[in-house]
This record gives sequence, C-alpha cells and structure tokens, in this order.
Amino acid sequence: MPELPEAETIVRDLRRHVTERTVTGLRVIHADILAPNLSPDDLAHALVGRRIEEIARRAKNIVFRFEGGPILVVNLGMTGRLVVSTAPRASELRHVAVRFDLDGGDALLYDDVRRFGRFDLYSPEQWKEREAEFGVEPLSDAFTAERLQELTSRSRSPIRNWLLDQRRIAGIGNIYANEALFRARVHPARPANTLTKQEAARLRDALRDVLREAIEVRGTTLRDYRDASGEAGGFEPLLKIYGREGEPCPVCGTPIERLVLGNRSAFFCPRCQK
DNA sequence: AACGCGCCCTGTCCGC
DNA sequence: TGCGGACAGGGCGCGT
Repeated sequence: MPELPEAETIVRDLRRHVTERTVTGLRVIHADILAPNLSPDDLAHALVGRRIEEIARRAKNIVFRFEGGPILVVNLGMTGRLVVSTAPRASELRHVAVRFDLDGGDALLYDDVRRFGRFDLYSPEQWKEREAEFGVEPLSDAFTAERLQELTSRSRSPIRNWLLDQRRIAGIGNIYANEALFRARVHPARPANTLTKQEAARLRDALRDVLREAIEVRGTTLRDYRDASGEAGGFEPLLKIYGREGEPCPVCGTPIERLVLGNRSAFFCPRCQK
C-alpha cells in the first residue's frame, strides 16, 4: 500500500465519515483477508451492534476502536481500499471483500484485488502488546537524528532494505524509502551502519519532509491506491526518483538507474547518491 | 539473532 | 490477437 501517508489520509477521511457510527451488519465476501484465527462469525459477533469510538493509524495500519473494547486493525497490503459506500467512486469497486453496514443506511466497504490485506481483531491488552513490536513513528518527536543514527549503527543491511523493516521505523514503504534516500543523497545499497552522522541527519529530515508533503496532497497513486472517497492521491507527479528509471535526475541530469535489493526495485541517481 | 528469500494473489504491460 | 514473463505501495514464515 499504501504506506504511511496513504494510511494517514484514509484515517483522516474515515474519522469524518464513520466515527460515532454503529455497525448494524457485517458481510465477509472473501474470508482469506481475515487473520488465520479469525472467522467471519467471530468478526460479526465482536463488532455488530457496536459503535466506532476512535480511528487511528499505527505504522501502515488503520486502527478502529469499538465501544466496549474490541480493536479492529486493518492492513491494506498492496491493493486494499476502505471506501464509504455513498462516495461517487464506490460503484467502481470490483473486489469488495468485507462490507460493514452502518446505522443511517450507508456502509463502509473493504475492497482488495490481490487480497494481501489483513484484518486482525484484538483486545486492548493484546493490541498494546502487538503495537509495541512496531518501531518509532517517523513523524513523532521521538524520531530524532540521534535516534536514527543510533538505530542504523546496529545493522549491516542495505539502507533501503533497512528502512522497510517496520520494527525499526514504522510506516515507510518502498516509494518513500527511495524518495527520502534521494533527497538525503544516500545510495540505497549503502550498509546502514556506514551512514555518517550528517547523512543520518539528512535522512531523518528527508523522511519527515517527504512524508509530510505526501500527506499534504493525499498520498501517492501509482495504480491502485484510493482514499476513503475512492479518489486518487496527488503525489505521483511529485516523485523525483521512484519509477523513473532512465529519466534524467532532477538535480544533475544523469539518467536514473534501477537495481534490485531484496527482491524489490530501488531507484537512484548514480551521481548524486553516494 | 539478524538477514535474505520465496510466497501469498490478481492485474497490467511489454516484447515476440 | 495471443501468450509468456516481469513487475507491482506489503508482510509473514522459513532457513541459514
């Protein structure tokens, strides 16, 4: 997915549309997106008749807190969408996996072509435990240059791979990892523990800048991502490096190159990124 | 224990 | 027009 900015956009949209609403019915069309220990009946029993009290984001997850305690955590995988049924674009959904009927007559739809997404149900205690496994939120005050330097110093992984591990920094995916490394002028294959203090500081700032800018324009749509109204995000034209193999580097004009790290593409300028 | 890899699944695009 | 292969915002479980 949907990385941090896209999940954040959806959370903000859903807060307006479905907070304080009660789930009056629930239909699971594709049960394979449910966690292995979770049946459609379990989900319905836990949530039907309950009011959504709060919607939040943690890493790339969308967290629904229901009255009385149950917490539904939705990870959108690569192609998951959460769209309100009254949006004009809702009729374009072709792969609805779960439908939440809401008081008032409309519904919240979960659509997912590839079905890599996942629904998990937790008690507050269980979620507290699970949540602790995620790393620092990059937009929080806790994410300082010193913290990043300290974290990177303990790994020899290529920095692009390192950034994708949700247990270290939460919410970074392949697009924003590549964009931030370009802005920080750090080569994606650099072992994490070789970053200098200055490079770590630049990377910290670059991550925060790119995530904030992407949230500002409601995320990046390459193919599948949509907000809660079914609309595309606006950051794709603002990508400087991701998906731009062969195009001139926007800084120096050198053709952008692609390499594969850990089975995923990394894009970089061979001249700007050391 | 940390890291890399293959896999889950469907759709699209590109070259032949 | 059809077909095979590569590739896609993620994350888990496995083996080393």
